[in-house]
Amino acid sequence: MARTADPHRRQSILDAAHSVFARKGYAATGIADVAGELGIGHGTVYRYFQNKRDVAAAVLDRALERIAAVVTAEDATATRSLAEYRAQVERIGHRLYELFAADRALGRLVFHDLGAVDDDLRERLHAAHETFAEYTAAYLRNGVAKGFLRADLDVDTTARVVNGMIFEGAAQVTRTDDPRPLRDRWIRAVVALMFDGIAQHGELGRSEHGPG
Amino acid sequence: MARTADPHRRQSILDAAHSVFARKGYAATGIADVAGELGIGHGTVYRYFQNKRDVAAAVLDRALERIAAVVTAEDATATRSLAEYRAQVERIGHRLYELFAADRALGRLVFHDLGAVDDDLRERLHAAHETFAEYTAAYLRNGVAKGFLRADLDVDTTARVVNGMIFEGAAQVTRTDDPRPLRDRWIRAVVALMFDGIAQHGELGRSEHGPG
Amino acid sequence: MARTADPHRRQSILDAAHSVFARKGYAATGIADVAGELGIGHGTVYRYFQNKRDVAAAVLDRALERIAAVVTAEDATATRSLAEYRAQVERIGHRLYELFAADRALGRLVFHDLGAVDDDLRERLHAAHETFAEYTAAYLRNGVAKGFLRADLDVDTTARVVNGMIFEGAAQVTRTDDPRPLRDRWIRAVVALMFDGIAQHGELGRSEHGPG
Amino acid sequence: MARTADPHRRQSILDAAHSVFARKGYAATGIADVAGELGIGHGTVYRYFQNKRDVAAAVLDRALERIAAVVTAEDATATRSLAEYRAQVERIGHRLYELFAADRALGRLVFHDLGAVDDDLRERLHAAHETFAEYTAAYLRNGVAKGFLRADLDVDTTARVVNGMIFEGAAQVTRTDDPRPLRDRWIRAVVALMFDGIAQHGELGRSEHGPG
DNA sequence: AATGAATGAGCATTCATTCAT
DNA sequence: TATGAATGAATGCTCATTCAT
Repeated sequence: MARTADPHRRQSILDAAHSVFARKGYAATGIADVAGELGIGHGTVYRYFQNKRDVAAAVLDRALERIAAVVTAEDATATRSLAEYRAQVERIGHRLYELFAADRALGRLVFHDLGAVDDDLRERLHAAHETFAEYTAAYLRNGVAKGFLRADLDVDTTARVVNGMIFEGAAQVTRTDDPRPLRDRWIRAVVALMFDGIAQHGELGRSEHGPG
Repeated sequence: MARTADPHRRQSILDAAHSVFARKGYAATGIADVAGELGIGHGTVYRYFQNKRDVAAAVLDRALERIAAVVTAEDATATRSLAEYRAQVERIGHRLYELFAADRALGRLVFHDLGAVDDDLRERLHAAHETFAEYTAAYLRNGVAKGFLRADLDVDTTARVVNGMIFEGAAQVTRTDDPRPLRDRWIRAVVALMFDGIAQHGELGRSEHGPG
Repeated sequence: MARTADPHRRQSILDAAHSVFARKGYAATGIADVAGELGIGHGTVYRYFQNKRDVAAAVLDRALERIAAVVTAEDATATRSLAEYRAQVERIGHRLYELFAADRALGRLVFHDLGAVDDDLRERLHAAHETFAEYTAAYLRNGVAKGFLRADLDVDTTARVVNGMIFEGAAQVTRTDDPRPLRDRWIRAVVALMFDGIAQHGELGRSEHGPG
Repeated sequence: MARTADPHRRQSILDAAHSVFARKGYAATGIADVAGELGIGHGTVYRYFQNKRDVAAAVLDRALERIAAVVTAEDATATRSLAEYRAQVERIGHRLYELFAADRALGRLVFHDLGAVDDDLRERLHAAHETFAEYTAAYLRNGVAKGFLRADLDVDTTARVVNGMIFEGAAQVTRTDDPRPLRDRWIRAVVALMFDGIAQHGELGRSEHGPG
């Protein structure tokens, strides 16, 4: 019954839902609000989606796909030196923050609302995190293989740590009114942390509990 | 009316709400569920809280206070060397992950559910992030002042970046069935990233776009 | 608009509705179900019928006509003896049960679903009962006139009583998986009751409250 | 959650539903109509019943119990002669028609509306028919055993035939404005048919297809 | 203070019906 | 003539909140 015809109509409903969910929150949004945003009858929404949750799921999937498109745009095996990887990280960071800066709703949906809808959507969000972690791990693994990253790097964990920095930045951008300046500072800070470290030159930070 | 007497009863309601909200999600939880968990009449909840949202707010505040207690347990100005700071970061990390590992509900509430309740709670969550960022910034500022951290460190931004790594770790711990092994790897990865860098020794990662 | 052309199409819609109404019940059946059964667009139904209720009315009318065809097939004035009337009752019973056995839907529609649709359809059903009662009364009246039925017979009431036996049998047949054996036993029981009585020969059953 | 406290309230809801269902039909009746009849909030209905269908089921059960109370009031083994049985049939008939005459809704619910709600309720109605048939069969079996009813009586089938006459009468009473006169004529006709037969004395009705 | 029966606002969802194509 | 996309009235049901006991 659903999954009908006109894909343009379906997309426009997702656009409206994306926007209204982000503005009012999933729970506080009625299907009538979404339909009203488009000036269509609310029954029409049910020609394209099973129910309200189904709309949320589709909104989330589309949002995650957009993020994934940025993350997967680069070739993980292409970099041959630390400098190239550094530049790559900067490019990805720029694109990602550009995405979140251009669509403030995106961050609210992905970082807050849609993960709270139900267990299934939370699980999809988690799965997306895993996928993103695997991508970052591929970059790191390439660097280790090529010899420009530490041989003893815990690649899988570090990948998640790096993603944590990135996504916290995206969350910040989402919350900020004028996100551009923050974006640049954030990328610079992340890149500096990753590639230059925080330590003053000549200082020795290795603790007795550090990586053996 | 309300805002009454027995603080022990109030705490037990918060305990129950903490647990049920995390288990079923805020939206899917009824006040009757919370009261049922305690075996009390659901009208009683309204003697201690204005409404359901008020319960959620108190649950969130208490959760954030517990996290803050860990973050603020250390003295930001006490460290005098990179090694001491490194050890301090490890200590804080351990305590934080211990907290999230001991109470899986905590992470679900803070990272997912309660931020989606309404704008006010989202704002409180954001404010807590800010507070935590200021704490971390104080550590970093101390390090710069003492000379064991880079003088050109973007302290405020880096503080948020560091917190991003930490909290992503806490989120992971929340999602994992046996969180202990993950916790140790995570802290090691974060500390290594911060203090040892990811670069192989001798490699040069400074790109042309990097911090001048 | 409507009340149009192709009578074959109209009949096929009634066939489908007859079947689906009986299978799912009137309330649970959508016009789309009826149209789906035929593989036609559901808008098409509205070219042949005013609305859903109109379809039900037509289905009911057709069902009642089919029953009436059996009831009216015999000539009420043709019988000249008790034996002939007895044989006639058996013939009508056989044909009626054959009809309900051949189309299980018929009974469900007439005895259950369509009478509950609205007051008008209930009224039509009632009117049909009246008509059938008048037919049976005609048979009885003929018997009284010819002298082979009791002169003091309450013809109108007895006609309804007889029809009650008959239609309860049809209802039973409708509910039974293998209706043939039931049919024969039923007709035999009805005929025996009418013509032989239930009393043991020689017994006296006339009570003091009986028909004076 | 339902099945709570105050049984008086529960009964009053059933009374209201009984009345409104009969007046407007099950499908056309909203829970709000039932609640409105009582001047209570419609949410209250849901404290006593799971859902609308559950109300209908309880209404039906109560209606059937009331009918059963009449049917089972007599002792099937008490009668020792045809005259006693005849008197007994008259008594049961009177009480039954009294019941349906006193509460016109009863007939509409049992003979029309509630059987069309869903398969389960139809099944309950059918089961009640079976139960009633077994009672009537017990009366007949007693008569055969005592020797005042024909030894070759098909007891089970005849029981259903007899019930068919009775219930068709109840249905008629339900439809009639002034049911008393009809009631008496009906009982007289049924009793005469059962005990006196329709045949004129001296006539011979045994057909060639009749019971051997 | 504690309770839980009662309430009704609020919303998701269905589906008969219309009408542009 | 046939279609099915679009519509929105209608309603079942939930549950936060109140308040009499």
